[in-house]
Amino acid sequence: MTKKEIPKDYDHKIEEKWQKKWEDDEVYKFIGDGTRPRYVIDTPPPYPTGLLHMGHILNWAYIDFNARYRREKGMDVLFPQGWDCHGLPTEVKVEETHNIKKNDVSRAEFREMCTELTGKNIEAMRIQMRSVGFSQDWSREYITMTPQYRKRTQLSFLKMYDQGLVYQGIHPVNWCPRCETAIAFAEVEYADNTTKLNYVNFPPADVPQELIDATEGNSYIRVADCPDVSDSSVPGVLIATTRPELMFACVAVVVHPDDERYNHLLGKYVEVPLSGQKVKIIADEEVDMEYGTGAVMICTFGDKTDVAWVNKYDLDVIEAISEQGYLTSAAGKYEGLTIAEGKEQTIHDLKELGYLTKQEDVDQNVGQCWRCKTPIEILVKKQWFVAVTKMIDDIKKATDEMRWVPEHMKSRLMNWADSMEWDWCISRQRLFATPIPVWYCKDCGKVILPSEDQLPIDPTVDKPLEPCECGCTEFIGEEDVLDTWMDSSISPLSVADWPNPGWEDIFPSNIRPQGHDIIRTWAFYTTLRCLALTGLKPFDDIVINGMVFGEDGFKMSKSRGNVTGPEEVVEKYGADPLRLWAANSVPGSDVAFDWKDIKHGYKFIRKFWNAFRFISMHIFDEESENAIANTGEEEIKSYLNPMDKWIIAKFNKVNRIVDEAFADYNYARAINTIENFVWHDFCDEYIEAVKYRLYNDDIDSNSRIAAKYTLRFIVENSLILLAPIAPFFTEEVYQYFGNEGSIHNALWPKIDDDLDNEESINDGDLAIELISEIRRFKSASKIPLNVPVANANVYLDDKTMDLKEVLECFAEDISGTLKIEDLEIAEGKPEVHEKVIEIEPDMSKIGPEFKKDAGQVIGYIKSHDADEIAQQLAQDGEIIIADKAVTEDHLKMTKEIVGASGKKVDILQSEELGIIVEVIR
RNA sequence: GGUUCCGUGGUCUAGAGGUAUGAUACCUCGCUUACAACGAGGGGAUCACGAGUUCGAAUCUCGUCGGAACCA
Repeated sequence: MTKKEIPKDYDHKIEEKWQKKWEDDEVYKFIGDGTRPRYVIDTPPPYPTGLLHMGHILNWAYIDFNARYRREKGMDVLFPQGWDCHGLPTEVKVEETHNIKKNDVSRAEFREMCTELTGKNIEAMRIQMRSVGFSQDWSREYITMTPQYRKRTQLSFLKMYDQGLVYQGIHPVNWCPRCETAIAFAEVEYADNTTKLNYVNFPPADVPQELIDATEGNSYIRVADCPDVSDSSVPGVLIATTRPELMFACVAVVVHPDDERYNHLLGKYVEVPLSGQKVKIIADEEVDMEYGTGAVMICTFGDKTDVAWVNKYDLDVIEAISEQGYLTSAAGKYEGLTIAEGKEQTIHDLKELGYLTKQEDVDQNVGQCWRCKTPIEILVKKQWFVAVTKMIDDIKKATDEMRWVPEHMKSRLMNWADSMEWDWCISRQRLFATPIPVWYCKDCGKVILPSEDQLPIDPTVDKPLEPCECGCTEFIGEEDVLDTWMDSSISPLSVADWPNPGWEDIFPSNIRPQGHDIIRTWAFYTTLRCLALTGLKPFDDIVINGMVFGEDGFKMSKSRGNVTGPEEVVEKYGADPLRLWAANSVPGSDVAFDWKDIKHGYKFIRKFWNAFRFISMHIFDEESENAIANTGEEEIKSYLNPMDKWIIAKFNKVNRIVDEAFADYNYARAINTIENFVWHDFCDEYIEAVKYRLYNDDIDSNSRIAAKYTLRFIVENSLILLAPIAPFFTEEVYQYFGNEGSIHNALWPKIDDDLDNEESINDGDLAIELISEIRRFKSASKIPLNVPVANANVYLDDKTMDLKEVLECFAEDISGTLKIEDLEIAEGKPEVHEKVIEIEPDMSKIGPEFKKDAGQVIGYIKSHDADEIAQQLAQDGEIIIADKAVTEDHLKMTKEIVGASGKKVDILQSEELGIIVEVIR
């Protein structure tokens, strides 16, 4: 019991105090000894930008609600935090900050700068995460740039290499000419722009058959082999292209097989303008006949379709673009030009020489580097790959075995898996990343791998322990590094401390919480990698959160300028209202940020505080203390009155609903249920109905003790239900109850079977309805609630007689709450008469019974006067419509009382209860 | 262009065959021994549109239009 002074207003600045306390007391520590069921969360490792945004808040709020809920349910929760450190943004930031280019300093120095910056950013984000009250076990933190993590990533590389799932190959890759690195599809973003579609005549070429036979294996005829030049003005095939600068890489012309314009030309050759090679006309159904001229030149590689065709028809590859984005020697005299210059020059020359017949504007969607916005090119490079295409079936099977919330998100991964055409290119030409752990023998070129216990290595610094099989002792270290997704896609294994002993106990994770924007990357890659490394799916449940939108209804983004930072909300209103905002949503749905919602959460906290402050005046007094110390809970429970039983039974129902809602990740349902219960059932109804027992000295002390017990029970247990969502407020209040330890180590309230029944709820609801009815009447009559009323007579008729017992049972509470000096529950009617003013058909009864004739019945009722129908019903008991008898049971009648008797009384009628109350002031 | 989700009072939202829940804003009344940042009351929605299934559709089906996200 506390005698502490309770402040009038709740001050959210106390949040800082609890952050520190929880940290010091290790409230969120994962035990891991198996004495309690384990619950393992595969927390997303964010990119350490140094700043937490609202998207993080939503994602982590869900994780934290869940973690805290599971702890209350008695589970041993592992809620770790990781950081996905490597990546280009940090390299760029370091270059900016130090005003250098990465090659100005040594590789080691540059990495050191990146590490330092990342370290600072992580620390900043840790502080922000604590300020929002997320309950990670920080002793389980993992950071992908550390040697320990690098070791894990490199080990996973070796293991997959051994299985043939990682290999070096020559494939087309997305390439950023500015960053000079390969990038993954995930790193390509698309932008709309307008460009010119050029109509270029490819004149017919006469290629001797023997030459075609002689060049078998080549898909086109080189200029050197067939130097004849055709006349540009002779129409051959008109090609529409947006990329004339790639003409030199043209290896075929493709048309639709059903295109009658070109059918007769299939197999014939045309000459490529400017460059002069002769290419064959082939057919493929992929061609869009409607676009341009319906004839397309295949270059290596203008776009993804080109890649597909090159593979499908085994076409030759001409590399026309260099790694730096210049035209190569394949472009002849255009060599050395940039792509833009090359485009301009070729168009100019095509025009000059009469090949260009027309130009028109077209919209196009150009892939660009997500970081520097440079249009990407597709280049064919020797790179390291993960054999994704081999694993598609396994990935789909595992995906299907996971529980997806919401379910429809599963199809996104399934569709993505089905659309995989290329293997995953995992090598990057960057610095700040996990090195690819590979050497090449200087003599024989053999790939040399380190042993497992040599890891982690940097092959540009470290050396193999043994000479090469060929005897050579000199090696070339691989300079390329790994895609960052190679780090983060083993997060559930890292969480489980794979491959160290015991990892199987905490793998797979129970849950993967993440945003829907990274289903195709993180979820996909993690599934693939864990299957490859362990044969198991990485997690059981995957819960997908939506995106956060700004107040303007669009996704929050800096470029749109609709960003609100979480720190601003925490500063103004505290973390709890921010969390309440996040809770009022469900997985999968996008959530709009709105200050109004924050304020609403803040008001709820304040309301709850005020209620607590009120009851604290009563429950922490001597009487309560003595009762708890001497009387004992069981005896106090025997003093509970019907209203106490009502609110406790109602709480039990709330307990069940909220429990289920948390288990289903339906946080909106959880918070709305709690809020409605606390605000309305408890504050507005119960507290009002209990005041008379607290303030009135004439009341039997056992009744008062029971009331105080109930107040305490409800508040204390409601706090526990709310604690996962509003950890700070609930902890602050909980501590006034003199509990040992944190509320966040408390267990979910057990349901007391003796006080758990629908009947208590239903009966109490009826009494509350009557109380509300009379309160409304007092309010409307401008009688303050606490001003006594002399007399209230409740009249029951045949239909409402069953309320008699209930109302009598609650009579004391009813009259006590409303200060009714004399409450009578009588039979019959007061001296008034009723008039039916409105009749509505009850469709749930009329529909099933009258079926096709329901329409007629409704028509009849709507077109006749209500009172007329009522009179006829009163007289005959039924009305015949469409040969069927309609009775009062089929209708909902609204009655009005008219003409009071001579007495000075007020008559009110409850539509809800169907009773009449006579009030004498 | 593809995939997925979504169109419900001014705004946001619940609702998964029986005539629409709640919040917010607005209007009216009230300082009632926790709370006026509160309480009570009120108006306000042919549930995007069109067709179909059904006695009955916000709800199921098809189509149209609009929005968003992800991907090409």
